[in-house]
Amino acid sequence: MTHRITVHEVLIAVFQVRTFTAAQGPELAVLLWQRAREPEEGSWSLPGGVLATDEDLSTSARRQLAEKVDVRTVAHLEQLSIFSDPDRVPGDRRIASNFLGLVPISSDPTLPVDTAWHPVARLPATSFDHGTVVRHARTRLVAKLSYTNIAFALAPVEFAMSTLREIYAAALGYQVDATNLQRVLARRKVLEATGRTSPSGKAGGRPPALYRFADASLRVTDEFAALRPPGQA
Amino acid sequence: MTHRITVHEVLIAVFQVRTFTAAQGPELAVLLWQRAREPEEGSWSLPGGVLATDEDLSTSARRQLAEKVDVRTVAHLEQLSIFSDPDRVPGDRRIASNFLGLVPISSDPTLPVDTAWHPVARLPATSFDHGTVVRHARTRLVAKLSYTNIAFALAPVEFAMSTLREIYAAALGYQVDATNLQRVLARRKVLEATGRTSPSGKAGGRPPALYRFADASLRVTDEFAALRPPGQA
DNA sequence: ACAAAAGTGTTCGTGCTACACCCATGG
DNA sequence: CCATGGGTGTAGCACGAACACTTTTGT
Repeated sequence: MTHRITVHEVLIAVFQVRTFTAAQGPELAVLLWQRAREPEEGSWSLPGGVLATDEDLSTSARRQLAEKVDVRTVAHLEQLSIFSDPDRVPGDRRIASNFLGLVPISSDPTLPVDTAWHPVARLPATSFDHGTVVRHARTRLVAKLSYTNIAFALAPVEFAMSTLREIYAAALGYQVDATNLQRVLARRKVLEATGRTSPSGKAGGRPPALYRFADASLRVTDEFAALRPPGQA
Repeated sequence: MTHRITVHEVLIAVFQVRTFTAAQGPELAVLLWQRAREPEEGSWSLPGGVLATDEDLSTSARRQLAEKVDVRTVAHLEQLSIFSDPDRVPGDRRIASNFLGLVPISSDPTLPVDTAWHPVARLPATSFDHGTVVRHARTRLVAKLSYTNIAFALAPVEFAMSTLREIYAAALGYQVDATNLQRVLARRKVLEATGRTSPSGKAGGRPPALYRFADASLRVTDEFAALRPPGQA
């Protein structure tokens, strides 16, 4: 155990809201690729790989991700925690920096043959600790949906509130009310009305107004739950 | 630049609420040591050092910290972000995992001669990017004070609300109302009354009731600011 | 006209702040 | 008995959840 090598790797949990079964409606999905060789042949892994000498973590994440998906479709990428257990993988010691990546519902990038989207609620057998990493990333995403504008990276450029409601419901894992969603996001100035409407669907119904996100980068919108600075009641 | 070595280091921002000038009252302080040799001789650095082969990050943080302060006084230690810019320090590439450590106001550990507490509001010249690291850790601490019980690691075992108020005010950087502080923390079941009181001070006054924190480890107390799961209004 | 989908309004509860007022002690 | 500090009560506001009601479209 003495002259063991330590390498630093990056693992990216890329999420997108996708429809798998028409009955169930859209679900949160994660991008995985299937290992063709040992170790853990056949199991599903997160995109990622070893950090190069002269790149920082997010540069590396983008480079590794490019092998599996067109990175231009990744609307948001941020570093989460680190998995540093010396025995988390066999062989050389690998310290993993875990990233969260988000792809808007409107894009459908072409994938390599070994790569596919999987619903996070029904993960296949995953490699090493990657299942834990995915669940952790999902937990962080759910939390951030409640106090940031992070949904901008899951939504199309313009959208009806009913679409946004479906996106939130899929990502959170429970139903949300489109009315209240609209009001919460409007109050925080996360959402803007475009002033335009979309044609109504085949079953009729009032044509929905179109909205867009005010910002295209992460913003904390509810900084202090309690103990605010004086005068900011 | 090709055969450059990459090492992984740990940096710990240890905070404590301390009184420097009687006029100003208690302030948030950070533990720093002064470099005796190049590079950056004379500047002040965070405790830390290179990760060993068979330890995980928090084990390493504890080990590095032991060189500067009695680790038994560190009531809370957690990993924050990572600083991975290839050129953040000269020489070998160093990836830094940034930790937050907290020491209760009631302990006053003995320190090596090169080590001292500095008010975060008046930092001396710091080494490399350590000033940025300190400010980042402070920002995280402030945020966590508003939605977790993290103050347990800054407070004594038992305390009057006025003491806790001073601790929060010092850590947050602005005044808080002891009455409301008590109510917010009580509602969240963060605080418990001991049922006992402390003798009143030299100027008289009603003797304060003593409280303690219900938990001695980090707990999130305000998970969803908005978009709660249905039925949890 | 009617169904379907979107949008508006209203009620209710809760959490937080601010501040006035009451209580217990030492000198 | 009064200054000092601690504790309690209360009013007001802002936010969010739930849900009924109205509006706008297609058939």
